[in-house]
Amino acid sequence: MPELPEVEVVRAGLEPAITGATVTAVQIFDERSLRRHTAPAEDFVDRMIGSTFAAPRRRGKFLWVPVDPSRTDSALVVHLGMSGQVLLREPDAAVDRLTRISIDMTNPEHGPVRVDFVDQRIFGSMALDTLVESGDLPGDLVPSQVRHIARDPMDPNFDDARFFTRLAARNTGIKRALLDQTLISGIGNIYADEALWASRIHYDQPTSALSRPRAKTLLAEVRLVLGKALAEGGTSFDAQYLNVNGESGYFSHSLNAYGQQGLPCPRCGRMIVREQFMNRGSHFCPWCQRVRGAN
DNA sequence: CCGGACTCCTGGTTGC
DNA sequence: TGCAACCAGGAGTCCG
Repeated sequence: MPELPEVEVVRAGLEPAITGATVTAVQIFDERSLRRHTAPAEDFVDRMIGSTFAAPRRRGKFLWVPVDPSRTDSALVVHLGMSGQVLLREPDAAVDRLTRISIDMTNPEHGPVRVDFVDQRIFGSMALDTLVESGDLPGDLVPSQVRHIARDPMDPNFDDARFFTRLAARNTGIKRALLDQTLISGIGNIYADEALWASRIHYDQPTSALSRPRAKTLLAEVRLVLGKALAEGGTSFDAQYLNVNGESGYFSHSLNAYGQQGLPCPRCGRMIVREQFMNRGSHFCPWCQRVRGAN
C-alpha cells in the first residue's frame, strides 16, 4: 500500500524526467482512473496536450505536478490509492495490461519519455485540479482536492505543537487519529502499525489519555519509520509497488508488526496478533502494547 | 465531533 | 481442474 515513503520515491524519481517536459499525447485506457477529474475525459486529454510540467510536489500521499505555472493555476493531481504505480517508460515500450492512463511527453534535455499510470484496483486516480492557497502559509499553493489534507510529519513546516494539541483534544483511538489525513498525513495501515509497535502503544489507546511524552515518542517513531522506509526506497511486501523505473522496492524483512501475526514479537518474543479494526487489520504485540490510563 | 456502514475495485488466494 | 467466495484497504460520503 503506497504511503508517504512510496509516494515520495515516485515523486523524486519523476522529478528529473518530467520537470520542464511538454505533453505530446495522452491515452485513456480506463476512464475510471479519472474519477477525481470533475470534467469529462476529453477535457482532461485536451488540457494535458501541450502542457508543460513544473517540478512535482507532494503532501502526504498526494502528488501533484503544476502545469504551466506562469499561465495557469492548474496541476495534475495523482493519488496511488491501494495499488497505483507511476512508471517511466521508453516511448516505444510495451504497455502493461493494467495501464489505465499513458502520457507521452518530450523533455528538452532527455528527449521523449512516457509516463504510465498503472493501477490494478483503480482506487487511485489522476485529475487536473485548480491550485488554491493552502491557508496555513501565505503563498503556499495546493490543489483544491488536497486542501483539507494536513501537512505530513516529514514536512519542515509540520507544526508539532499544534499536532499534540489537536491530538489531545480528540476523543478517539490513537490509530484512528494516525490514519486521519486531516490531522497528520502520509501514514497508512502499515506504518501506523509499525510506529505504534515501536512506541509500545495499543491501537485503540484513547488519544485523550495519551500523555504528552508518549505522544512525542509516537511522533518521533512515526518519523523514524517513515525515514527508514524512505531510505530503503519504500515498502511493498506484495510487490504491488514499483518505483518509477519499474524496480521493485520492497523490504518486508524490516517490518516488526505489520503482517507478522503468528510470529514472535522482535522485542519480547510473544506472539504478534492481528485484529480487525476500522475495516482493516491491526497487527500488534498484546504484551508490549497495552491500553493505558492517563500515563 | 464521533464512529459505523457503505462505496469504489480486481488479482491472487483459498476452499470445495 | 474449475469455479466461486473471499480478502486486501485509501478515501470520501452519508447517517445516526
